[in-house]
Amino acid sequence: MPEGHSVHRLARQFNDVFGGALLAVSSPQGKFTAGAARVDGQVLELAEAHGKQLFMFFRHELVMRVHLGLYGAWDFGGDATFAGASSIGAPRRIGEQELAPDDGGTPYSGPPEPKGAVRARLVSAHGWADLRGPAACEVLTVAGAATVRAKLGPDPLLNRPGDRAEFVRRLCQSATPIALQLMKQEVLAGVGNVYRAEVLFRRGLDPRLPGTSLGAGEAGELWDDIALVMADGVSDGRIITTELADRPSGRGAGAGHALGGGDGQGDVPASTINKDVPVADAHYVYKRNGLPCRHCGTAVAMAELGGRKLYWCPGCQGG
DNA sequence: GATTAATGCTAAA
DNA sequence: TTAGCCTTAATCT
Repeated sequence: MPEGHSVHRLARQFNDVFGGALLAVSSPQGKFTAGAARVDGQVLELAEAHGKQLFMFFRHELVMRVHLGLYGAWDFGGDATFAGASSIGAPRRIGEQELAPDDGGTPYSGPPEPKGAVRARLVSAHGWADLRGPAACEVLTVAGAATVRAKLGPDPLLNRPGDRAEFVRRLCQSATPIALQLMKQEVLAGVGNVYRAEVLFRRGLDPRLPGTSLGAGEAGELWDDIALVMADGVSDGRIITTELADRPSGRGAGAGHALGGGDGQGDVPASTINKDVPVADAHYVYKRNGLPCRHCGTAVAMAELGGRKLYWCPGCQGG
């Protein structure tokens, strides 16, 4: 159950290990056989994330689009060029720890027998990637991929000019509660249930506030904070939203100063995972219902909204 | 050993 | 609005 930061890491990983490589594509499970045939034997030019969707552009102008959904996952394996390639997707652990690479020291000798329902398998000369349980996996034309992306809202990890203003415009335009809007991928692409809850807490915003009640300044600062914690998520490989001062353990760097002090796009290897911050210290409200708020001590509340669980502090975020 | 919930969306009804 | 995806970890009997 990745949020946008995981998919951006995935894109980096695909570029690292498969960029420019000729891929054999198949569907051991059989549900993607026709699509696999359209990209089989072609060269992967570029992998790019937009929100929670992954687009793989092949040299012959076809695009493989994957959405992991609730429990989709990719597994990787291969030779030394795959060292550090890990598993990204469905929860291996609370707190979205990605599975550490299991470099058992055995030399690479081709992909293993597919285990379970492998929807798609990509194989290069140096390694392989298996996809299971995706909500979406299809092959599109470049124009078709553009159509899909046009329906997505701005992604704070893409650093595109004008996106901040566009988010503010879309959020403030609707009277729908901001907690619901942050989950709408046409308003904001990449945020899921964890970032939604955490970011509303960090900004001290009542989840039930209608978008129309937010000032442009407030909405813009909300965007900035989302961009900050998600960039941290890219470099950390997990969602850590607490400030150093709010962690009982006192461990780890402060938010905004993630591993390597980078911007989440740079020199940190795609597979690096921040293990400094204990799971129990990583969030303010997500799955902390009944526990005391780290700021005011009020019991964190939980309620179902739009079919998903919402967590917030009634003390810090209003009623 | 069985059941449930999970960072989410798609497609059918 | 509901089923489905089809996995994993945590929580039950």
